[in-house]
Amino acid sequence: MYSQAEENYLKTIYALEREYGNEVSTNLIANKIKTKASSVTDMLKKLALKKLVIYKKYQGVYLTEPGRLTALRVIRKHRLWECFLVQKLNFKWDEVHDIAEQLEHVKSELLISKLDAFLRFPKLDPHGDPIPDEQGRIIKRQTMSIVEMKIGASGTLVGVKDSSETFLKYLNKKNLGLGDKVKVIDIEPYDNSYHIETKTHRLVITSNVAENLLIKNVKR
Amino acid sequence: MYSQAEENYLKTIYALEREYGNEVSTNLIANKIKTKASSVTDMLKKLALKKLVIYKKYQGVYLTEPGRLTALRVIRKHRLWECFLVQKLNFKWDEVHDIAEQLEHVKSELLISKLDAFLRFPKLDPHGDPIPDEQGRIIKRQTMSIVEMKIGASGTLVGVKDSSETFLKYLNKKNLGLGDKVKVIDIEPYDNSYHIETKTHRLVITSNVAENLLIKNVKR
DNA sequence: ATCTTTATTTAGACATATCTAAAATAATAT
DNA sequence: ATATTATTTTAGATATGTCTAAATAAAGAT
Ligand SMILES: [Mn+2]
Ligand SMILES: [Mn+2]
Ligand SMILES: [Mn+2]
Ligand SMILES: [Mn+2]
Repeated sequence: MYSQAEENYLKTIYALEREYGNEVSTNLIANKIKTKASSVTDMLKKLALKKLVIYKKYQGVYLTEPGRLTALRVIRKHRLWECFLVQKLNFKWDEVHDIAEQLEHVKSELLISKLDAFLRFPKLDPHGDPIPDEQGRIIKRQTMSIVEMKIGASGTLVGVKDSSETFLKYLNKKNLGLGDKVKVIDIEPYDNSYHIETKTHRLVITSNVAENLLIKNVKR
Repeated sequence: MYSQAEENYLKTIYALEREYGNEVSTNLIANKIKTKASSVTDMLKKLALKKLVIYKKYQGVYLTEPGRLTALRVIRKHRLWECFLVQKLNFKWDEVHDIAEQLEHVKSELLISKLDAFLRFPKLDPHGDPIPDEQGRIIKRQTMSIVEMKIGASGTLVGVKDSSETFLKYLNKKNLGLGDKVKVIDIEPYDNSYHIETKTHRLVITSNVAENLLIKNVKR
């Protein structure tokens, strides 16, 4: 159906639409997928021709309904494969992204539905991201970044905004993982660092790190 | 490392070297992978430049040691994925080839070694083909095509030369599968058809079909 | 309102992999 | 040995996806 390159662009546009507002700019895409703006322009024209995006010169792009659905289908495959790698092959959560990046492009409806069943229809991937269903429906989770929390507030770490290997390895080193209870002990005004506490230990994180940690059921 | 196209050519050359003698001709490759002879020539030049094959104009090609090893590594991945699809995802043996054709190109040493362990280090794929190890070592099985058998001889069906969906579906329909005990009852001289018998039934197969069935432990 | 900087697009090139049609070579037949 | 046929290679074209450098448009500053 669509090429790997096309699928990667659609996925990227989808993610950037969620992260920022509506229209996504050429440079934003170029940075995200480490390519040149001119290459992006070329691809956007092609995707627009195939009615997967709405693209107006100098105005950025956004996905059409078919484009959005295609993106979600690729994301579904990516996240199911990540589950497989962690749950069945005993990969760590920081090792799976690049492999899933390849596996997500394998074409077979049957394969993905059988994989889904084999994994017992998981709802979340190893990074806490929701897995879209066959129809591209995706649940929206009620979470809050640590930077939005007040001193004294606590909740459960259920997701990360950044799934890069470096960030996940940092969390491993700091002994932070999904499911951990987290409480904000103090916020240092000077550098905006957060002093947090888990069941087992205390630590200090930068606001940059705090921004990337998603908490559920925040109390107080 | 190598592109999908390059890997597919190497795999094809490897298979044709086994099937026919030494040097493999341009047209033979072209037919096998359903492309044009001119495309094959182009690719052979490229592979020769990368020292994966020895190619002399009008003389056909054969694999170098690095070429053979690369081919075997792709074959290893193909067959391990086929095992996964059948054993874990409950695919039928006639449904897995095309999907494995894609999965075999996923790049990750770790993935394939973990998959191997997950499957408990299988030695044969669902079509009875041996799986090379990490070093490209592959066992050679003692088998015989039914066309080589005499009337009254019997043995166990352990492999097929043709793993195409159509052939495998034909075998399903005729209730023939790996592990079946098979005996040659009669050979019709007029059309060279074989009358064979299994534990459960008798049937007549053409010599073309007989050629593609591999038998082990042939007695009498 | 004009100048300057930044963002985006276009033009032209390159790499990969494929094709058709024509030319060259090898194999076969007379 | 020469003619015919089959195989293989070359030449030139196309499609995809990328890049650099130059041109254009938009945004920001004075
Ligand atoms: Mn991922
Ligand atoms: Mn990808
Ligand atoms: Mn393949
Ligand atoms: Mn097989």
